[in-house]
Amino acid sequence: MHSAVLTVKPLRCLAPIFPSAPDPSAPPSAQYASIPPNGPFPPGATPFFPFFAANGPQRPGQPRPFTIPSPVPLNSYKTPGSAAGNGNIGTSRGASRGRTIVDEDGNSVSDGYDEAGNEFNDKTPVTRRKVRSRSGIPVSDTDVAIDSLAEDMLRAFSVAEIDTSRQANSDKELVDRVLIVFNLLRRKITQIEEKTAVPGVARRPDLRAGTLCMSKSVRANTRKRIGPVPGVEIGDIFFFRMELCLAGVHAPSMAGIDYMGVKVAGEDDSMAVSIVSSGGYEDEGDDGEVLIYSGQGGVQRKDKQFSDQQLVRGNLALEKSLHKANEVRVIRGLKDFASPTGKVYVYDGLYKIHESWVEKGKSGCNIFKYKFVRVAGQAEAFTLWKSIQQWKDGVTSRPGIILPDLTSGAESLPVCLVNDVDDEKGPSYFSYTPSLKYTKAFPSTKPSVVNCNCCTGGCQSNSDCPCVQRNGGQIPYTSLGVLQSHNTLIHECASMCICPVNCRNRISQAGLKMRLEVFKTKDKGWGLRSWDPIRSGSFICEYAGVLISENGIDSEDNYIFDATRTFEPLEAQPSEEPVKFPFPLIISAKNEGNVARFMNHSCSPNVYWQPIIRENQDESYFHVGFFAIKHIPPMQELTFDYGMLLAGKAGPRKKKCLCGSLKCKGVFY
DNA sequence: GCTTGATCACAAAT
DNA sequence: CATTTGTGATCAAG
Repeated sequence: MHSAVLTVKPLRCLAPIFPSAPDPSAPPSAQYASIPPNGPFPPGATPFFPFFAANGPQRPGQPRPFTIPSPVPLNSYKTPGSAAGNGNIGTSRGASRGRTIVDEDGNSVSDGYDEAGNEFNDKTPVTRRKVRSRSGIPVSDTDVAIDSLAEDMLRAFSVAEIDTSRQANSDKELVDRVLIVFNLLRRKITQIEEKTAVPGVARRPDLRAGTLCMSKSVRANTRKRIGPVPGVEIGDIFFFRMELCLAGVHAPSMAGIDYMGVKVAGEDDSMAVSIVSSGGYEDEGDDGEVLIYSGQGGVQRKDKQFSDQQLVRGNLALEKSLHKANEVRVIRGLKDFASPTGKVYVYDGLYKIHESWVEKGKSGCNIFKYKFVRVAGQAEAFTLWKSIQQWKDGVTSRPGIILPDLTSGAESLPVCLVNDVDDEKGPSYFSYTPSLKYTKAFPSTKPSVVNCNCCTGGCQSNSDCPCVQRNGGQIPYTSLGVLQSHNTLIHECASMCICPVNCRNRISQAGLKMRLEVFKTKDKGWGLRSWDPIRSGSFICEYAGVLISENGIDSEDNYIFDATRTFEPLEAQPSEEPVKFPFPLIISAKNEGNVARFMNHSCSPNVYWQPIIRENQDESYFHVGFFAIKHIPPMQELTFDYGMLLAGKAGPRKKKCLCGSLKCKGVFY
């Protein structure tokens, strides 16, 4: 396939290039004390955050060790007013020229990079965003902040490196990257808009982030095509229509039918390329292999009156595709049980239209119906969802199940143990503990902070709550438990806070939110995966276990989490800061641990970790929280990067890495 | 308390 | 540049 050629060249320069390569033989420096500017850290790394000074504004005082043009930290905007001017970085900040966020003409913008490909050029039309109609929100600090944010993120992403052919025919790396940018932008916009929320006015950060990505050419597979989309696999999940649009799976941002105009013998003709089945049109009876899809139209905009559907546009294209018998991509929109109103879109592969007919709808008007039948021999997707639902409901039991709940009730949800590969009966013995244990040998740190006694109903952003203030005035999570942006350190509420356990600022303390299973992998021993779909940024679990010192590392211990290792900046993360722990934390989960001990290493992981601190007046505890890097479909193994052990440091024995990634380093510890 | 419906602000392709 | 396509957040009502 043509994309295979493109895949060969790993494009990625997500972090600024090092002026001179870091010297791996440099003597290992003391952790968390002082890091030489050219120390053994990945490009863009900043020194460890001095956790004892955690209360004040963090960013401004920090040294910036590299002089290369670097992206502004994501969370560097502090107040909307100063946002536009937070750049001592670079001289051509868009905001200062008043560049608009939304352009009228996407094409002119998509060419808005210079040949060298490192900066946006100035051809972009300059107009302030139109006054937000009727909402009563003036063109505000919010807009300025978002504007500036977008610039920063897009620059950090080196979007300009992507040439047009790669844009037209993409690959997994680009698709992933585009979606990650979209989601980071979207979450960040949500956070910014939270500050100016007007009751009763629905905000659409998804649309706003989508428009930004579209206009800045942060998108993949722009060439419309029949059949598979490179970089998008069957079973991949999406949480917004905009994501389908940006990935090139389904172009219309709203309409359910995407089609192509084609010329046949000089005649205009059309054919359908993809549909989104959202259940919005009365019925869709299906058994997983067949889908009955209703045509579009027949509903009046304003008065919601029904009328007969017409055989035009999408409906016509479907009719033509029935006769052409071409493959049509099907995306199934399902209810997302993790979110009260949300939806998940599952890419269910290729179908063909076998029949069409007209039915009378409830209103008595004609509705077109199309029978879609799944092309045989494709990987399981929607049917897997159905099976999982049955396992959950107890209708059928999970094949290969060894134990229904290996936590023995220690978690809020059961975690089953499964082996459908061989006859090993389970991992070696350990005792299950849901959280990290501190002992006298590793006392808490002494932050002397003020606990909240204000938030009996749970803490709120933009309040004077001291716990929220420690996070820069905003709760670091969304209401769904999704991390809003990459943080240096998450300050959670702790035992002395008055807020309840379900406080939004206690996400890592609320227990598992998704059904996980520990399963036997083909060649990597036991692993961890989820029955539920996972939104990018979601909290998954913490790393439980027992704190140990560096001297206490047993080379036979394969269940070590070591925050003192170095970690590469995340794939496709625009943050200049790789995850760093402000504390020399090493955990062993050999004898005691939770589900996290089963997470295998990968050089292109789908999970990453963030330090979390739970602070009380006179004690505070660090924890390690695991979050999804991208959306993770059900049953896809959860993996994180174990990090690089510095030369001369004690650690477990080196092992051959089997992650199979293009960027595989070959070994891990 | 939890689901359902009404309302509203919006984007892309054509 | 207007039309065609629902979506997704929010809040009130059931």
